[in-house]
Amino acid sequence: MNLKQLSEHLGLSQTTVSRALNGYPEVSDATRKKVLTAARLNNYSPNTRAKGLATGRAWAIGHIIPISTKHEMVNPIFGDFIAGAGESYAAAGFDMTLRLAEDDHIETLYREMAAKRNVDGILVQGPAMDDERVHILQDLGMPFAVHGRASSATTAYNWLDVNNSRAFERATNFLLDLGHQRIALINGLEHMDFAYRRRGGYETALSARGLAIDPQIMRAHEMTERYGYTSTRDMLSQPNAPTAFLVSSIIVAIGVRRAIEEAGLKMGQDISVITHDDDISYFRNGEEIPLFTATHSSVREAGRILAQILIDQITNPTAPPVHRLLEAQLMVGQSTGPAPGRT
Amino acid sequence: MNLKQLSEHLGLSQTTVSRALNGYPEVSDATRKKVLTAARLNNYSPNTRAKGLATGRAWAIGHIIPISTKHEMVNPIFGDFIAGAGESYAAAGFDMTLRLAEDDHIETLYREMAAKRNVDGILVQGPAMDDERVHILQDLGMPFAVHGRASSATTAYNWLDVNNSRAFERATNFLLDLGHQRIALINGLEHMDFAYRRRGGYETALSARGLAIDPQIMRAHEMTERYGYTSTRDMLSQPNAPTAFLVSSIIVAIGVRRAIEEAGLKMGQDISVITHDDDISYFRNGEEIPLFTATHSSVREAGRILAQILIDQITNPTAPPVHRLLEAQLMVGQSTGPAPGRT
DNA sequence: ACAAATAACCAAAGCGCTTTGGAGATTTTC
DNA sequence: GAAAATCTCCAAAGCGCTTTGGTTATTTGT
Repeated sequence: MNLKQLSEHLGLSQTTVSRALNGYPEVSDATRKKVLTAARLNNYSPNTRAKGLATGRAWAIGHIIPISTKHEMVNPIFGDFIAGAGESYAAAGFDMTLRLAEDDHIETLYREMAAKRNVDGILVQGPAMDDERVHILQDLGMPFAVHGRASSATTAYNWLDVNNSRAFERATNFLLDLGHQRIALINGLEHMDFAYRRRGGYETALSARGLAIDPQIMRAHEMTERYGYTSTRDMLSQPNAPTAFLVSSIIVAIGVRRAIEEAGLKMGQDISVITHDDDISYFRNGEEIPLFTATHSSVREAGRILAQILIDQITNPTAPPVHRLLEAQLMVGQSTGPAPGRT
Repeated sequence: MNLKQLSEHLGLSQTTVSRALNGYPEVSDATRKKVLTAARLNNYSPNTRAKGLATGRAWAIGHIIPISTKHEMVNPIFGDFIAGAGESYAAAGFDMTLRLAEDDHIETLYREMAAKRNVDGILVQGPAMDDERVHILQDLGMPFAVHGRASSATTAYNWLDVNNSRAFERATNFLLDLGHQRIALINGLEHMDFAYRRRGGYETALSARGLAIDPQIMRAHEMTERYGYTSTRDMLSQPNAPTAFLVSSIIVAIGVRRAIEEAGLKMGQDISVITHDDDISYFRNGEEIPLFTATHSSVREAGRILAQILIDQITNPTAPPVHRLLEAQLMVGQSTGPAPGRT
């Protein structure tokens, strides 16, 4: 059933039917009611492509997932972030259009999407320090919003981020207060903006207490369980082994925990661990007494908010860019305790 | 730049330019070359909506993510599956359109998507035993493919599944051969088709050796780490505690392992564990010696293949439905060993 | 050398919607 | 009671593409 058929069926013009459905005032209440019920009965929904052609709006937001040939890794937070964003999209009637793209084709793809006009805006995830995507999108005049920040960008744009440096500074201080002096950092890849900022927070806290920054107990890598395991195992076997670990993801923290126990030590007693916790739905940390002491921030909530920011920008293109900095909660769990030999 | 502008720029008709770009033969090689370079130079890509309107094809595949209000859980395999499917879509020039939908709105949404014609087909994930989605889609005449099977469906449709019953039967036999007599099952929700089949395999293997099926050591629940932990902890404290665990997901297995170690036992010695392993990219089990003995099957590969099946179906609608049953590999890792007291 | 076939191009219709620019009919204003 | 304003509706253009049904040259067949 299309508009033409529906309007013939009703004995009205397409104009009137269209206006009735879209809530324009030039239609009597009686007619509108008739049109609406007829539409429902006949299961009519306007053809998206025709509507898009006519209005110049795609009613879709693009998410481009970078897929490097080197490490074909899917971000564990991807699903939850998408779920959050999807909630906002669904509420506003937008679809989410996903594309995979190899790292070096992203610019081409952005330009292509802009030319094809099949999305009204783009949501950028996982920005690197010197991320070029921000520049490209600004250049193309395509509305966009970033989950995280790209430090290299000079002009304003929409973003939402967790206060990563503050979170890791607080976590480090928490460990220092417990008497830990050798605190290891198991970070994400440090060309990523969030990881860079986290290291910053860690270093700030150490420096503030006059402690040296020791590259021997600092790692940066893609955040897998195995990475947590191997790097912790290695560091624990060093002569001057750390008594605490600051970890960038709960996935990695699971590996850290495995190495600790395999070494015959007890997490929360012999070794303390604080991890960042994105509140991944299949790995909740926070029920009852959390397993890990963590800097907690819901990535799903982030998706929800950021998607709304982007929708607002699309709806109202002249509004100034919006920034949103979320503070992570420091939640105490079972994985931290006083440094050994200090009761 | 649109077709009209491009054709004016070239001094050709829109017809000729369109045909040149789409590879029709009614165009001389010289003209075609001219058109193609001009298109590249001017960064021309046809407007998706206009093209779709004219061809009746959306060049997009729909994925509907059910989001129940009860348990707002995002499937951990979601990301990797999407990544696999996305590879096939990208290669064939299709976009992926995601929508979230609450359980009881799925039918409405399917009908709406069919009416709006903004997807050419739908990929169904996580079918339940009596999944209604298959019926609805068959009813709507919308091409679709299912990851898994819906046992209730009577007529043929496209699906790809892992041989779950065979996998769990083999895994159970493997444990039995090691001398284990008390084997616990930590399954997914058993109204889900895959979980039902896995239990079938487990029970078949036990029955074949004349062993009783004991509900005391069988659990079914949403597959979180916490679920693995609590159910294992409970079962280990039972009088006649199991010596082996058969687990439905590596996420759950991590929780199982936590409970085992917390009880002061050693996985692979005191207690054996076999888990199903979907080869999730951030939690690889298989490097060097796998942590867990596992029934292994790549969900990313599954996404890749199934997406291709759906594309084929869309391209060639009269072809008969395709079924594909993948066998899981039984990979031996560190988590299994002979039953205690049996060297 | 002439009809038939082929090559290379084009004008215009059509996909299903929104929106502009009216046109009657009814109500309000003075 | 005539002019103005307000309602309620409609015909037709336009969004950017594909495709049908030509037309005009150029080759081919005999």
